[in-house]
Amino acid sequence: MHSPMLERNLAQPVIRRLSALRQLSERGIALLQQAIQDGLQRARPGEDLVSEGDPIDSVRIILSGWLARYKTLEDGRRQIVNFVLPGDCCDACVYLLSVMDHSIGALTPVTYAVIARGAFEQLLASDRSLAEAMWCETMVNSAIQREWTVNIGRRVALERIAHLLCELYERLLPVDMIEDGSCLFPITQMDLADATGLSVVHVNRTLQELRASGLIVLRDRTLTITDLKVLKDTALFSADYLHTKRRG
Amino acid sequence: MHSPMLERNLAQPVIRRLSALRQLSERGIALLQQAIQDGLQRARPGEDLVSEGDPIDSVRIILSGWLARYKTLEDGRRQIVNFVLPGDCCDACVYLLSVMDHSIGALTPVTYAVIARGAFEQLLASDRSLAEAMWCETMVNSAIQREWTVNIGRRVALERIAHLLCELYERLLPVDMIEDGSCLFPITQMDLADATGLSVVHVNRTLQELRASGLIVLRDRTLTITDLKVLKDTALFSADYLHTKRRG
DNA sequence: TTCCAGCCTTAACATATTTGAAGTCGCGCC
DNA sequence: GGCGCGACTTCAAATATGTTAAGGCTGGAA
Repeated sequence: MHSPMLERNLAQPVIRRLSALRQLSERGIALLQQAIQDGLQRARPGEDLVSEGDPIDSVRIILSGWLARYKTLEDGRRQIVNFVLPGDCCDACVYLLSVMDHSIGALTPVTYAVIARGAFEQLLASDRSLAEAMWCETMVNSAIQREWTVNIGRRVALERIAHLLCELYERLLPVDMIEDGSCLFPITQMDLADATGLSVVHVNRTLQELRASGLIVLRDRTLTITDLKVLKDTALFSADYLHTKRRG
Repeated sequence: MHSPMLERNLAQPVIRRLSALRQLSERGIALLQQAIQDGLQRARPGEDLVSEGDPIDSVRIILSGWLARYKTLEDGRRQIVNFVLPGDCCDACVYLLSVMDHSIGALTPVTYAVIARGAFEQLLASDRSLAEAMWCETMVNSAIQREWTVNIGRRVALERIAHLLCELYERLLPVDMIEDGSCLFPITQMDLADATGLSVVHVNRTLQELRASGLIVLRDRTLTITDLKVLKDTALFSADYLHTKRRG
């Protein structure tokens, strides 16, 4: 028999994440924990959890680690279309479609839970608060995707990277992964480039600029946002699109 | 009493659109037609159907005309994040969120139907095929949004515009708005610029290039794709992300 | 008819960003 | 203990795209 305490800890990020969108019932939380416990898995950095073209028959819930949703063009150009963070669900609803149109790859070691389509449908059917929270998360992901389009389409490099950092900061907050304005930041500059539609060289230049302005410290896989207010201003960042019910 | 024939015609694009995703039941179609008939409205070019910041309390279904979803930065820069075509639903599911994070504006005269939240929920609850088709459409919109991120992030101007044209072509096909490879194309070059993240001047340059290559004819608000195969090749276009069940 | 506004087009010029190449640093592996 | 690899950094040169400005066309309003 597993330690219930351990399992609760594992599910913690998901519960926090979903709770930021909808109040979850005790029963829903219990069911979710059970489902997670039943489907635990691990992945190594570089490994794809799902690949473009795969049939969709299950849902994944991320418990720890960072991942990227991405698409690749025939000639190798890659675009990361979103990051997936602890507590996020991969495609809770995409199972309405039959085939994945993008891949999801681990950027770090990852622990996650797989829930088969049937079990997942049952889960949602048995607790309304859970279902709503999941749908809601899916809608927020769409909103994030829209904002990325704006970010890449209309912001210049400096604003663009600043904006991405602000977003990640705001998304890590509710899952308790920010400490004193600092967080683990396991993303390489190449990932950053693929996420912002820039070249690695230019990402590097731009990060230097952000450092020089004293807005961030980024070193040893750790990001510290020194002046969040100014960073948000230079990014033209507004958190509204994250639709997060803020306590306050 | 309205002519039932007229109403059927009005709802035609929606039915076609949704049918491309899920087989609709007769009953579902009838309910949908009734709902549309009850909420008919019009908008003029330039008018916003919904604006960023608006509370969300109803759903809109587009019957005719073109619209754009867009966001505006404080300093006026605008990014169109998607086009909305006849048969599309505006945010069938966004009502899970409380506030709009973007605006939807008419590019041409538009006819559409408004369905209040309550009536819409009832509609979905009363016919499963309808509900699934709507959810499905929402998921496809997410997929489109991802592809736009890739498009703007990783394709160069020529590919980018070619890709957008291919997408619009493929989306107009199921709603029967393509005739001999031609369609009405009411989008200004400025709209095109805001949709692709380019400047108007560069869009113009690039369109000239596409014309010179003999791939398209664009004149008098009419677009003709002369060589779809080559256009798709230059765009690195694959229709998979549209998740359209093709007859064939 | 004239005027005006919106849209398209072109040119010359400015610049943000990319490309290619090379050097450094740290780290795991043989 | 050296070697190789991945990530970061920097430079200089090339180029895609943006900016500013101006002219022409069309269609509607007066």
